[in-house]
Amino acid sequence: MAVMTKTAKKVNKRPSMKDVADLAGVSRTTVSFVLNKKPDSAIPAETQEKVWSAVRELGYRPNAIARNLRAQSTNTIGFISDEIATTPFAVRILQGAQSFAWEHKKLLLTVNTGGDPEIRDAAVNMLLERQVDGIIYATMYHRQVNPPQQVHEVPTVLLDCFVEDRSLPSVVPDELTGGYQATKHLLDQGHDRIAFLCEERPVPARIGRMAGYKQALTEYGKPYDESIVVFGSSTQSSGREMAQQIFSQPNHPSAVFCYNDRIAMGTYDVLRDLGLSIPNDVAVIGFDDQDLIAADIQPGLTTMALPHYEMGQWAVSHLLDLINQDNFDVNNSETPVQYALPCPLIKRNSA
Amino acid sequence: MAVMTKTAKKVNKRPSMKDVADLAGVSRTTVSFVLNKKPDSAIPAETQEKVWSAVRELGYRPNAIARNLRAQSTNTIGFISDEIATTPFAVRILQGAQSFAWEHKKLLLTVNTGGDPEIRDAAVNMLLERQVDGIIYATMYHRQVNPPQQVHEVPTVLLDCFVEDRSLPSVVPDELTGGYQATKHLLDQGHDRIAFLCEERPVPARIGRMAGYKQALTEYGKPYDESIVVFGSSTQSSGREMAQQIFSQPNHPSAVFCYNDRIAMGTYDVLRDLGLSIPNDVAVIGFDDQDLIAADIQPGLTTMALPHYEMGQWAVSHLLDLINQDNFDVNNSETPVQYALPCPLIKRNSA
DNA sequence: CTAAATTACTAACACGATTTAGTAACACGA
DNA sequence: TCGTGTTACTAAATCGTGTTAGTAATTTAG
Repeated sequence: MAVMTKTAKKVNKRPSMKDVADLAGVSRTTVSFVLNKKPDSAIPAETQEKVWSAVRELGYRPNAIARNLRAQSTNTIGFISDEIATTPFAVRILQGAQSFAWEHKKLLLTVNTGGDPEIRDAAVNMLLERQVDGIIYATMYHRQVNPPQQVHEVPTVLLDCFVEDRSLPSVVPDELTGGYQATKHLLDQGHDRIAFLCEERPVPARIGRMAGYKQALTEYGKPYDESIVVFGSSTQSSGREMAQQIFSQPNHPSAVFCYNDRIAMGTYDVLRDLGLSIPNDVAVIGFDDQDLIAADIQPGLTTMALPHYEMGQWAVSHLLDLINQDNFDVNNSETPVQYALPCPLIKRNSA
Repeated sequence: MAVMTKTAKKVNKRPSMKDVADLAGVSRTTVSFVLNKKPDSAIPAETQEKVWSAVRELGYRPNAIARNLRAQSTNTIGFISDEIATTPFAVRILQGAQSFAWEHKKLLLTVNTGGDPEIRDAAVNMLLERQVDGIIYATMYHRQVNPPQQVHEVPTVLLDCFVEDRSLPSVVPDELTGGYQATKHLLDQGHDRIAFLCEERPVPARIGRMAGYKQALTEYGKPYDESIVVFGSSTQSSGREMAQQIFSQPNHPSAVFCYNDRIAMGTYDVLRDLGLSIPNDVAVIGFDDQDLIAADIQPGLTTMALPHYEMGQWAVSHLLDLINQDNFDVNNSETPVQYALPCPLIKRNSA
């Protein structure tokens, strides 16, 4: 019986370094030195070749798990995202993070919480158990978050979100400058009165874009006119309602800044129904540069792009910096960097 | 000097099982038994409590890397995706895969190849080095793929794609039935002549949907009329051109099946310009149930949904099955299952 | 009262790498 | 000839678990 168990040992096991060493007729240590090209180990070319040919013959592939255990680092980054809504933004964020991570030979271990705090906490624990080198905590729209306390155990970067006490580094879109530039773009074209179809909830994006709108107006000596600022939700149908309110008046403004591209779409519908041409009768500028909308509608929508890809890249880049300055300290007293990435103007034909 | 290095040992290391054992005054083995609730180990409640309180005091968290090394399994699934285009579909696929994996305590190690074959091959290698239990190979639109040979080393499932020789299990949308049901839906409403605005490249989706279109026509005894089938690319602007061709004629059909929702959007534009109402003058049906389009345009677009979320779920589910039937064998001769998931009809107001 | 069974543990190996410390063999200079 | 340095390696410890085999102490059965 005992013999049985011995012989019943799995046959097709993947080869280990030991197998390579045996085949090459050297020690495991030597194999390790050769594979890792240890600089001061002085292994003659002949021996190296023996090792490499054994590697090839066996189809040997190093076991990263064993290596990670020994090295006490996994080259893995935990990526936690909410993703309450299915936004195309998510893909850009992930792509940015992925591509940067890949270039630095890191992989992403991803979890969606679906907005569930229980999953969120469990996810952080799971990632820590798996010894991730760091964590990216991402949201799909700009907002405040409350990640579990444990994230402080490893370097962590917030992506498209922030914590109230600023105790974690964060990267978000520069909504204020975005709102400012959108408005300025319209003002520069000589528009005097610029309507603003705005999100009604006081989310960070709305606060920033509104502040930018006001700042531009002030800079150009124009008044903030409440009668041409309307609030609603960020949907196409709400956009239709808001646009209706503004543009069914005889004395309507000649330009409109839409809080986002979906509202802009609704605005397009209304303007078309009213027989107003874009941009001749009314100039329209959006926000988000939303895929499948902005570039495809007629005329192409001029809009401010959200730097999702870039935020993904920045987050991983900054995280790797934190990981590398291995004096990572829980009690570091400096305020972590809070970065706001610019939203570039995408000029198309609507303004 | 030697003393220095000894004392300079990292202080804030995470506690290991050894630390818990020391604090609780028991052996490491006992701790392991308690934590894993070994059924036949007979540890009295008192001792268990000692262990648990030591765990709490130290904030001990098991090291999954060590565990995985020992267990020879990582509870990790590699998820490789192309993602040439930024489609919202990607999110649904990932969500489906993630949620199912999470429910089964698996995590996803994700890589985007961006369509680069070099990255694709490197990614597979990297995942195999990390000892993933299995691989999901996903594309963001239905097509044929050529993954590297190495994927055969672990259980692998293809998602939204397939290989020519059917040597890997695969899940894709049932395009044929989708095209059939879309057409049938229009026929059932009494439409006699149904235009088809179709993708021009012979991709699997086009082949399937076209076959379904023809099948429905045949079933209802209607001829396939080449004059009302137009080909173009799958964009809104191409949709406009195709729709123009069909609906600027005086004797135009009363219904149109659009290959996808973007083409349907272009069709909406044309019908509006021609003063034709949807669905009274022309019934429109799309395909894809694309977020931010289908539900938002006016009137809401009736369309066939692509089962992205479900494909994600199915892929992981099937992969776990393959992993669990541990008689996984490279030389298994049965043809792996090729599954086609139905595309449900989403009834809105355009048809 | 003794043998067997049960209880409550622990020592030690294994997983597959990396790395430190060391050794044997040889060359070279003084 | 001795000591030193270099070359070409290797033994053994280590990372943090899971698990098998075993043992000492106590309880139970006969």
